[in-house]
Amino acid sequence: MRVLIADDHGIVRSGIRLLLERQSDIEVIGEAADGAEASSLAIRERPDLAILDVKMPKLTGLQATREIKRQAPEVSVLILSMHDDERYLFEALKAGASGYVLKAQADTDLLAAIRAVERGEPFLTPEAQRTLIRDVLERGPGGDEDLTPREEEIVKLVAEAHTTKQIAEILHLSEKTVENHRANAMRKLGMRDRVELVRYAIRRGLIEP
Amino acid sequence: MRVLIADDHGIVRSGIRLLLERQSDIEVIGEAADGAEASSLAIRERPDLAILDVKMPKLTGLQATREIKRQAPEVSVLILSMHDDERYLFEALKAGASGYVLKAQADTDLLAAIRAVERGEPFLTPEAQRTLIRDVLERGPGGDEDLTPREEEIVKLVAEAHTTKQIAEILHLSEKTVENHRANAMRKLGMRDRVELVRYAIRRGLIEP
DNA sequence: CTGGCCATAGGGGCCATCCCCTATTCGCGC
DNA sequence: GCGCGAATAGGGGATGGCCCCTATGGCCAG
Repeated sequence: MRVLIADDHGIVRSGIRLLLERQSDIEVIGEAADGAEASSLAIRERPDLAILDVKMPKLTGLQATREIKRQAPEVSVLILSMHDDERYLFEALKAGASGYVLKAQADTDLLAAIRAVERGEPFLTPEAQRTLIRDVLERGPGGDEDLTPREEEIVKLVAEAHTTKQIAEILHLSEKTVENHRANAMRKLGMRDRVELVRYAIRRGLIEP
Repeated sequence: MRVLIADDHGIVRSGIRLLLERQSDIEVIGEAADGAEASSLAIRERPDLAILDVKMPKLTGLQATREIKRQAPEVSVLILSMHDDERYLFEALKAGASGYVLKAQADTDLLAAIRAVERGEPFLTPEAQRTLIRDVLERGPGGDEDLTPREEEIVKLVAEAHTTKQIAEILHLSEKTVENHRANAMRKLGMRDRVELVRYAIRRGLIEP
Protein backbone atom coordinates (compact mmCIF):
# COMPACT_ATOMS: atom_id res chain seq x y z
CA MET A 1 0.00 0.00 0.00
CA ARG A 2 1.49 3.30 -1.14
CA VAL A 3 0.94 6.21 1.21
CA LEU A 4 1.57 9.97 1.10
CA ILE A 5 2.01 11.99 4.29
CA ALA A 6 1.26 15.71 4.41
CA ASP A 7 1.72 17.86 7.49
CA ASP A 8 3.49 21.16 7.96
CA HIS A 9 5.29 19.87 11.05
CA GLY A 10 8.34 17.77 10.30
CA ILE A 11 8.05 16.28 13.76
CA VAL A 12 4.57 14.97 13.06
CA ARG A 13 5.57 13.58 9.68
CA SER A 14 8.42 11.71 11.35
CA GLY A 15 6.09 10.30 13.96
CA ILE A 16 3.62 9.07 11.36
CA ARG A 17 6.35 7.68 9.16
CA LEU A 18 7.77 5.79 12.14
CA LEU A 19 4.36 4.35 12.90
CA LEU A 20 3.65 3.31 9.31
CA GLU A 21 7.04 1.84 8.53
CA ARG A 22 6.59 -0.75 11.21
CA GLN A 23 4.00 -2.24 8.84
CA SER A 24 5.56 -4.40 6.16
CA ASP A 25 2.86 -3.77 3.58
CA ILE A 26 2.87 0.02 3.84
CA GLU A 27 5.27 2.13 1.88
CA VAL A 28 5.57 5.88 2.44
CA ILE A 29 6.10 7.22 -1.07
CA GLY A 30 6.38 10.87 -0.18
CA GLU A 31 5.97 13.70 2.26
CA ALA A 32 4.56 17.17 1.77
CA ALA A 33 4.82 20.19 4.02
CA ASP A 34 1.91 22.16 2.59
CA GLY A 35 -1.42 21.58 0.90
CA ALA A 36 -0.38 22.62 -2.57
CA GLU A 37 2.59 20.26 -2.53
CA ALA A 38 0.37 17.51 -1.15
CA SER A 39 -2.24 17.76 -3.87
CA SER A 40 0.20 17.99 -6.77
CA LEU A 41 2.20 15.07 -5.38
CA ALA A 42 -0.94 13.00 -4.89
CA ILE A 43 -2.15 13.77 -8.40
CA ARG A 44 1.22 12.89 -9.92
CA GLU A 45 2.08 9.83 -7.85
CA ARG A 46 -1.42 8.42 -7.35
CA PRO A 47 -0.80 6.78 -3.98
CA ASP A 48 -3.43 4.45 -2.55
CA LEU A 49 -3.85 6.83 0.33
CA ALA A 50 -3.06 10.43 1.21
CA ILE A 51 -2.93 11.34 4.90
CA LEU A 52 -3.53 15.09 5.16
CA ASP A 53 -3.37 17.43 8.12
CA VAL A 54 -6.23 19.93 8.21
CA LYS A 55 -4.10 22.94 8.96
CA MET A 56 -1.41 23.50 6.35
CA PRO A 57 -0.03 26.52 4.50
CA LYS A 58 -1.07 27.42 0.93
CA LEU A 59 -3.94 24.93 0.79
CA THR A 60 -5.65 23.49 3.85
CA GLY A 61 -6.09 19.74 4.03
CA LEU A 62 -9.69 20.21 2.99
CA GLN A 63 -8.89 22.30 -0.05
CA ALA A 64 -6.21 19.78 -1.00
CA THR A 65 -8.74 16.99 -0.61
CA ARG A 66 -11.14 18.69 -3.02
CA GLU A 67 -8.33 19.17 -5.51
CA ILE A 68 -7.20 15.55 -5.25
CA LYS A 69 -10.71 14.16 -5.50
CA ARG A 70 -11.35 16.26 -8.58
CA GLN A 71 -8.24 15.23 -10.45
CA ALA A 72 -7.47 11.82 -9.00
CA PRO A 73 -10.61 10.44 -7.40
CA GLU A 74 -9.12 6.97 -6.95
CA VAL A 75 -6.77 8.31 -4.27
CA SER A 76 -8.28 7.82 -0.83
CA VAL A 77 -7.87 10.59 1.69
CA LEU A 78 -7.58 10.44 5.46
CA ILE A 79 -7.88 13.74 7.27
CA LEU A 80 -5.78 14.16 10.36
CA SER A 81 -6.99 16.86 12.69
CA MET A 82 -5.24 18.71 15.49
CA HIS A 83 -6.07 18.19 19.16
CA ASP A 84 -9.73 17.78 19.90
CA ASP A 85 -10.80 19.68 16.91
CA GLU A 86 -13.82 18.18 15.24
CA ARG A 87 -15.15 21.28 13.59
CA TYR A 88 -13.89 20.39 10.13
CA LEU A 89 -15.47 16.95 10.18
CA PHE A 90 -18.38 17.89 7.93
CA GLU A 91 -16.27 19.84 5.50
CA ALA A 92 -13.91 16.88 5.30
CA LEU A 93 -16.66 14.42 4.50
CA LYS A 94 -18.18 16.83 2.00
CA ALA A 95 -14.81 17.19 0.32
CA GLY A 96 -14.66 13.44 -0.17
CA ALA A 97 -12.41 12.24 2.64
CA SER A 98 -12.74 8.59 3.60
CA GLY A 99 -11.85 9.11 7.22
CA TYR A 100 -11.26 11.64 9.96
CA VAL A 101 -8.76 10.93 12.73
CA LEU A 102 -7.91 13.17 15.67
CA LYS A 103 -4.21 13.45 16.37
CA ALA A 104 -4.77 12.80 20.04
CA GLN A 105 -5.87 9.33 19.02
CA ALA A 106 -3.62 9.02 16.00
CA ASP A 107 -1.21 6.46 17.42
CA THR A 108 -4.01 4.01 18.11
CA ASP A 109 -6.55 4.92 15.45
CA LEU A 110 -4.41 5.73 12.43
CA LEU A 111 -3.59 2.14 11.54
CA ALA A 112 -7.17 1.07 12.11
CA ALA A 113 -8.27 3.90 9.82
CA ILE A 114 -5.80 2.87 7.13
CA ARG A 115 -7.00 -0.71 7.28
CA ALA A 116 -10.60 0.43 7.01
CA VAL A 117 -9.82 2.60 4.00
CA GLU A 118 -7.95 -0.34 2.44
CA ARG A 119 -11.17 -2.34 2.63
CA GLY A 120 -13.03 0.54 1.04
CA GLU A 121 -14.85 1.42 4.26
CA PRO A 122 -15.13 4.87 5.78
CA PHE A 123 -13.48 5.45 9.13
CA LEU A 124 -14.56 7.78 11.88
CA THR A 125 -13.26 7.82 15.41
CA PRO A 126 -15.92 7.20 18.04
CA GLU A 127 -15.65 10.90 18.93
CA ALA A 128 -16.23 11.91 15.34
CA GLN A 129 -19.21 9.57 15.11
CA ARG A 130 -20.66 11.15 18.22
CA THR A 131 -20.14 14.63 16.78
CA LEU A 132 -21.84 13.58 13.56
CA ILE A 133 -24.83 12.15 15.37
CA ARG A 134 -25.15 15.13 17.68
CA ASP A 135 -25.00 17.48 14.76
CA VAL A 136 -27.53 15.66 12.65
CA LEU A 137 -29.86 15.79 15.64
CA GLU A 138 -29.15 19.48 16.17
CA ARG A 139 -29.71 20.52 12.59
CA GLY A 140 -32.76 18.39 12.18
CA PRO A 141 -32.99 15.91 9.35
CA GLY A 142 -31.62 17.23 6.12
CA GLY A 143 -31.25 20.85 7.25
CA ASP A 144 -28.02 22.15 5.81
CA GLU A 145 -27.43 25.55 7.34
CA ASP A 146 -24.38 26.50 5.32
CA LEU A 147 -23.48 30.08 4.56
CA THR A 148 -23.57 31.22 0.95
CA PRO A 149 -20.26 32.43 -0.54
CA ARG A 150 -21.43 36.03 -0.31
CA GLU A 151 -22.41 35.64 3.33
CA GLU A 152 -19.09 34.05 4.19
CA GLU A 153 -17.23 36.85 2.46
CA ILE A 154 -19.11 39.45 4.44
CA VAL A 155 -18.67 37.58 7.70
CA LYS A 156 -14.95 37.60 7.00
CA LEU A 157 -14.93 41.36 6.45
CA VAL A 158 -17.05 41.98 9.53
CA ALA A 159 -14.63 39.90 11.60
CA GLU A 160 -11.76 41.97 10.26
CA ALA A 161 -13.35 44.93 12.02
CA HIS A 162 -14.74 46.67 8.97
CA THR A 163 -17.96 48.60 9.47
CA THR A 164 -21.00 48.06 7.31
CA LYS A 165 -20.22 51.22 5.39
CA GLN A 166 -16.63 50.16 4.71
CA ILE A 167 -17.73 46.73 3.53
CA ALA A 168 -20.29 48.31 1.23
CA GLU A 169 -17.54 50.42 -0.31
CA ILE A 170 -15.11 47.53 -0.63
CA LEU A 171 -17.65 45.33 -2.39
CA HIS A 172 -19.46 48.14 -4.23
CA LEU A 173 -22.77 47.33 -2.61
CA SER A 174 -25.35 49.31 -0.71
CA GLU A 175 -25.08 49.25 3.07
CA LYS A 176 -28.46 47.60 3.16
CA THR A 177 -27.29 44.60 1.17
CA VAL A 178 -24.30 44.13 3.41
CA GLU A 179 -26.55 44.38 6.42
CA ASN A 180 -28.91 41.78 4.99
CA HIS A 181 -26.13 39.30 4.29
CA ARG A 182 -24.71 39.80 7.76
CA ALA A 183 -28.12 39.35 9.34
CA ASN A 184 -28.81 36.23 7.29
CA ALA A 185 -25.47 34.74 8.29
CA MET A 186 -26.13 35.49 11.94
CA ARG A 187 -29.59 33.98 11.77
CA LYS A 188 -28.27 30.81 10.13
CA LEU A 189 -25.56 30.47 12.75
CA GLY A 190 -27.79 31.38 15.66
CA MET A 191 -25.68 34.33 16.66
CA ARG A 192 -26.71 37.63 18.15
CA ASP A 193 -23.92 40.08 17.41
CA ARG A 194 -20.66 40.76 15.59
CA VAL A 195 -18.60 39.56 18.53
CA GLU A 196 -19.88 36.01 18.14
CA LEU A 197 -19.30 36.31 14.42
CA VAL A 198 -15.64 37.18 14.99
CA ARG A 199 -15.06 34.08 17.07
CA TYR A 200 -16.88 31.97 14.49
CA ALA A 201 -14.69 33.39 11.72
CA ILE A 202 -11.55 32.61 13.69
CA ARG A 203 -12.68 29.11 14.58
CA ARG A 204 -13.45 28.49 10.91
CA GLY A 205 -10.09 29.83 9.87
CA LEU A 206 -11.64 32.61 7.77
CA ILE A 207 -9.33 35.12 9.43
CA GLU A 208 -6.34 35.14 11.72
CA PRO A 209 -6.89 36.34 15.28
CA MET B 1 21.68 16.40 28.96
CA ARG B 2 18.60 14.85 30.47
CA VAL B 3 15.34 15.78 28.80
CA LEU B 4 11.66 15.22 29.52
CA ILE B 5 9.06 15.26 26.72
CA ALA B 6 5.42 16.11 27.38
CA ASP B 7 2.72 16.10 24.71
CA ASP B 8 -0.67 14.49 24.61
CA HIS B 9 -0.07 13.06 21.13
CA GLY B 10 1.97 9.89 21.04
CA ILE B 11 2.86 10.66 17.45
CA VAL B 12 4.43 13.96 18.39
CA ARG B 13 6.34 12.46 21.30
CA SER B 14 7.75 9.83 18.95
CA GLY B 15 8.80 12.48 16.46
CA ILE B 16 10.58 14.53 19.10
CA ARG B 17 12.22 11.49 20.65
CA LEU B 18 13.48 10.45 17.23
CA LEU B 19 14.93 13.89 16.65
CA LEU B 20 16.62 14.09 20.04
CA GLU B 21 18.04 10.58 20.10
CA ARG B 22 20.13 11.33 17.07
CA GLN B 23 22.13 13.57 19.42
CA SER B 24 24.65 11.61 21.44
CA ASP B 25 24.61 13.95 24.42
CA ILE B 26 20.85 14.07 24.86
CA GLU B 27 19.01 11.47 26.85
CA VAL B 28 15.23 11.34 26.96
CA ILE B 29 14.52 10.38 30.55
CA GLY B 30 10.76 10.28 30.31
CA GLU B 31 7.55 11.10 28.51
CA ALA B 32 4.32 12.51 29.82
CA ALA B 33 0.92 12.64 28.15
CA ASP B 34 -0.61 15.38 30.26
CA GLY B 35 0.44 18.44 32.22
CA ALA B 36 -0.01 16.98 35.68
CA GLU B 37 2.16 13.98 34.82
CA ALA B 38 4.71 16.30 33.25
CA SER B 39 5.09 18.54 36.28
CA SER B 40 5.28 15.73 38.84
CA LEU B 41 7.78 13.86 36.69
CA ALA B 42 9.89 16.99 36.22
CA ILE B 43 9.85 17.73 39.94
CA ARG B 44 10.80 14.16 40.84
CA GLU B 45 13.40 13.52 38.14
CA ARG B 46 14.86 17.04 37.84
CA PRO B 47 15.81 16.83 34.16
CA ASP B 48 17.95 19.57 32.69
CA LEU B 49 15.13 20.43 30.36
CA ALA B 50 11.40 19.84 30.09
CA ILE B 51 9.81 20.24 26.64
CA LEU B 52 6.12 20.96 27.15
CA ASP B 53 3.29 21.24 24.69
CA VAL B 54 0.95 24.15 25.41
CA LYS B 55 -2.24 22.21 24.96
CA MET B 56 -2.44 19.20 27.27
CA PRO B 57 -5.14 17.66 29.43
CA LYS B 58 -5.31 18.24 33.21
CA LEU B 59 -2.72 21.00 33.24
CA THR B 60 -1.77 23.10 30.24
CA GLY B 61 1.91 23.46 29.44
CA LEU B 62 1.81 26.93 30.99
CA GLN B 63 0.28 25.76 34.24
CA ALA B 64 2.78 22.92 34.36
CA THR B 65 5.59 25.41 33.78
CA ARG B 66 4.47 27.52 36.75
CA GLU B 67 4.32 24.41 38.90
CA ILE B 68 7.76 23.24 37.83
CA LYS B 69 9.34 26.66 38.26
CA ARG B 70 7.88 26.92 41.75
CA GLN B 71 9.07 23.55 42.97
CA ALA B 72 12.12 22.90 40.83
CA PRO B 73 13.35 26.20 39.39
CA GLU B 74 16.60 24.69 38.12
CA VAL B 75 14.66 22.75 35.50
CA SER B 76 14.59 24.70 32.23
CA VAL B 77 11.39 24.70 30.25
CA LEU B 78 10.82 24.90 26.51
CA ILE B 79 7.26 25.53 25.41
CA LEU B 80 6.19 23.86 22.21
CA SER B 81 3.18 25.46 20.60
CA MET B 82 0.78 24.13 18.02
CA HIS B 83 0.63 25.43 14.46
CA ASP B 84 1.12 29.14 14.13
CA ASP B 85 -0.17 29.89 17.52
CA GLU B 86 1.76 32.64 19.21
CA ARG B 87 -0.88 33.87 21.55
CA TYR B 88 0.57 32.12 24.59
CA LEU B 89 4.00 33.61 24.10
CA PHE B 90 3.64 36.27 26.81
CA GLU B 91 2.07 33.92 29.29
CA ALA B 92 4.84 31.41 28.64
CA LEU B 93 7.58 33.95 29.29
CA LYS B 94 5.75 35.20 32.36
CA ALA B 95 5.50 31.63 33.64
CA GLY B 96 9.27 31.30 33.41
CA ALA B 97 9.82 29.38 30.19
CA SER B 98 13.26 29.74 28.60
CA GLY B 99 12.02 29.36 25.07
CA TYR B 100 9.02 29.21 22.81
CA VAL B 101 9.08 27.05 19.69
CA LEU B 102 6.32 26.67 17.13
CA LYS B 103 5.73 23.10 16.03
CA ALA B 104 5.77 24.18 12.41
CA GLN B 105 9.43 25.01 12.90
CA ALA B 106 10.15 22.35 15.52
CA ASP B 107 12.34 20.10 13.38
CA THR B 108 14.75 22.89 12.59
CA ASP B 109 14.41 25.07 15.67
CA LEU B 110 14.05 22.58 18.48
CA LEU B 111 17.69 21.55 18.57
CA ALA B 112 18.82 25.16 18.26
CA ALA B 113 16.52 26.01 21.15
CA ILE B 114 17.88 23.18 23.28
CA ARG B 115 21.44 24.30 22.63
CA ALA B 116 20.53 27.86 23.54
CA VAL B 117 18.91 26.75 26.76
CA GLU B 118 21.99 24.61 27.51
CA ARG B 119 24.07 27.80 27.34
CA GLY B 120 21.62 29.52 29.64
CA GLU B 121 20.26 31.75 26.88
CA PRO B 122 16.62 32.34 26.07
CA PHE B 123 15.34 31.13 22.73
CA LEU B 124 12.62 32.63 20.58
CA THR B 125 11.84 31.72 17.00
CA PRO B 126 12.06 34.62 14.57
CA GLU B 127 8.27 34.55 14.40
CA ALA B 128 7.99 34.80 18.16
CA GLN B 129 10.45 37.69 18.16
CA ARG B 130 8.37 39.43 15.57
CA THR B 131 5.24 38.95 17.66
CA LEU B 132 7.04 40.37 20.65
CA ILE B 133 8.17 43.40 18.69
CA ARG B 134 4.78 43.97 17.13
CA ASP B 135 3.26 43.86 20.55
CA VAL B 136 5.67 46.32 22.05
CA LEU B 137 4.92 48.64 19.15
CA GLU B 138 1.22 48.05 19.61
CA ARG B 139 1.46 49.25 23.16
CA GLY B 140 2.91 52.53 22.09
CA PRO B 141 6.45 53.86 22.26
CA GLY B 142 7.82 53.65 25.79
CA GLY B 143 4.36 53.95 27.23
CA ASP B 144 3.62 51.04 29.46
CA GLU B 145 0.07 50.85 28.26
CA ASP B 146 -0.91 47.77 30.17
CA LEU B 147 -4.50 47.18 30.93
CA THR B 148 -5.51 47.27 34.56
CA PRO B 149 -6.87 44.00 35.99
CA ARG B 150 -10.38 45.42 35.87
CA GLU B 151 -10.02 46.48 32.27
CA GLU B 152 -8.65 43.11 31.26
CA GLU B 153 -11.49 41.37 33.03
CA ILE B 154 -14.03 43.46 31.16
CA VAL B 155 -12.27 43.01 27.82
CA LYS B 156 -12.48 39.28 28.41
CA LEU B 157 -16.21 39.45 29.08
CA VAL B 158 -16.80 41.69 26.07
CA ALA B 159 -14.92 39.22 23.91
CA GLU B 160 -17.09 36.42 25.22
CA ALA B 161 -20.02 38.24 23.61
CA HIS B 162 -21.58 39.61 26.76
CA THR B 163 -23.37 42.95 26.37
CA THR B 164 -22.59 45.90 28.59
CA LYS B 165 -25.73 45.24 30.59
CA GLN B 166 -24.85 41.59 31.16
CA ILE B 167 -21.33 42.46 32.26
CA ALA B 168 -22.69 45.05 34.66
CA GLU B 169 -24.92 42.40 36.20
CA ILE B 170 -22.16 39.79 36.37
CA LEU B 171 -19.76 42.16 38.13
CA HIS B 172 -22.41 44.08 40.11
CA LEU B 173 -21.48 47.39 38.54
CA SER B 174 -23.36 50.13 36.75
CA GLU B 175 -23.42 49.94 32.98
CA LYS B 176 -21.59 53.24 32.91
CA THR B 177 -18.63 51.85 34.78
CA VAL B 178 -18.38 48.89 32.46
CA GLU B 179 -18.59 51.24 29.51
CA ASN B 180 -15.82 53.43 30.91
CA HIS B 181 -13.49 50.49 31.50
CA ARG B 182 -14.14 49.17 28.01
CA ALA B 183 -13.56 52.61 26.49
CA ASN B 184 -10.33 53.06 28.49
CA ALA B 185 -9.08 49.67 27.36
CA MET B 186 -9.89 50.48 23.75
CA ARG B 187 -8.19 53.85 23.98
CA LYS B 188 -5.06 52.29 25.49
CA LEU B 189 -4.94 49.68 22.76
CA GLY B 190 -5.82 52.07 19.98
CA MET B 191 -8.90 50.13 18.98
CA ARG B 192 -12.15 51.40 17.62
CA ASP B 193 -14.72 48.75 18.37
CA ARG B 194 -15.54 45.51 20.12
CA VAL B 195 -14.59 43.43 17.10
CA GLU B 196 -10.95 44.48 17.38
CA LEU B 197 -11.14 43.83 21.09
CA VAL B 198 -12.23 40.24 20.47
CA ARG B 199 -9.26 39.56 18.24
CA TYR B 200 -6.95 41.17 20.80
CA ALA B 201 -8.41 38.95 23.54
CA ILE B 202 -7.89 35.84 21.44
CA ARG B 203 -4.32 36.80 20.50
CA ARG B 204 -3.61 37.36 24.18
CA GLY B 205 -5.10 34.02 25.16
CA LEU B 206 -7.67 35.70 27.38
CA ILE B 207 -10.36 33.60 25.73
CA GLU B 208 -10.63 30.68 23.35
CA PRO B 209 -11.91 31.46 19.83
C1' DC C 1 -42.70 27.49 -16.28
C1' DT C 2 -43.11 27.85 -11.62
C1' DG C 3 -41.12 27.70 -7.08
C1' DG C 4 -37.13 28.38 -4.48
C1' DC C 5 -32.72 30.32 -3.42
C1' DC C 6 -29.49 33.94 -3.98
C1' DA C 7 -28.02 38.66 -4.45
C1' DT C 8 -29.50 42.99 -4.60
C1' DA C 9 -31.91 47.22 -2.29
C1' DG C 10 -34.84 49.99 0.70
C1' DG C 11 -38.08 51.75 4.98
C1' DG C 12 -38.63 52.32 9.75
C1' DG C 13 -37.67 51.67 14.57
C1' DC C 14 -35.17 50.44 18.87
C1' DC C 15 -31.36 50.18 21.45
C1' DA C 16 -26.30 49.49 22.09
C1' DT C 17 -22.05 51.29 21.24
C1' DC C 18 -18.88 54.82 21.20
C1' DC C 19 -17.16 59.44 22.34
C1' DC C 20 -17.07 63.77 24.63
C1' DC C 21 -17.40 65.52 29.32
C1' DT C 22 -17.45 65.75 35.03
C1' DA C 23 -17.17 63.74 39.70
C1' DT C 24 -16.21 61.01 44.00
C1' DT C 25 -13.68 57.68 46.72
C1' DC C 26 -9.80 54.83 47.46
C1' DG C 27 -5.05 53.56 48.18
C1' DC C 28 -0.16 54.23 47.17
C1' DG C 29 4.21 56.63 46.86
C1' DC C 30 7.08 60.73 47.52
C1' DG D 1 -0.62 65.65 52.98
C1' DC D 2 -0.64 65.91 48.00
C1' DG D 3 -0.82 64.21 43.72
C1' DC D 4 -1.91 60.34 40.82
C1' DG D 5 -4.02 56.53 38.90
C1' DA D 6 -7.74 53.04 39.46
C1' DA D 7 -12.43 52.10 40.18
C1' DT D 8 -16.68 53.78 40.61
C1' DA D 9 -20.79 56.54 38.47
C1' DG D 10 -23.24 59.67 35.55
C1' DG D 11 -25.01 63.14 31.27
C1' DG D 12 -25.64 63.89 26.54
C1' DG D 13 -25.31 63.05 21.83
C1' DA D 14 -23.91 60.96 17.28
C1' DT D 15 -23.62 56.85 14.95
C1' DG D 16 -24.07 52.22 13.95
C1' DG D 17 -25.81 47.63 14.78
C1' DC D 18 -29.72 44.78 14.81
C1' DC D 19 -34.47 43.51 13.60
C1' DC D 20 -38.90 43.74 11.52
C1' DC D 21 -40.83 44.21 6.97
C1' DT D 22 -41.16 44.41 1.34
C1' DA D 23 -39.44 43.90 -3.43
C1' DT D 24 -36.99 42.75 -7.84
C1' DG D 25 -34.09 40.17 -11.14
C1' DG D 26 -31.36 36.04 -12.16
C1' DC D 27 -30.76 31.33 -12.23
C1' DC D 28 -31.57 26.46 -11.71
C1' DA D 29 -34.36 22.17 -10.66
C1' DG D 30 -38.33 19.83 -10.75
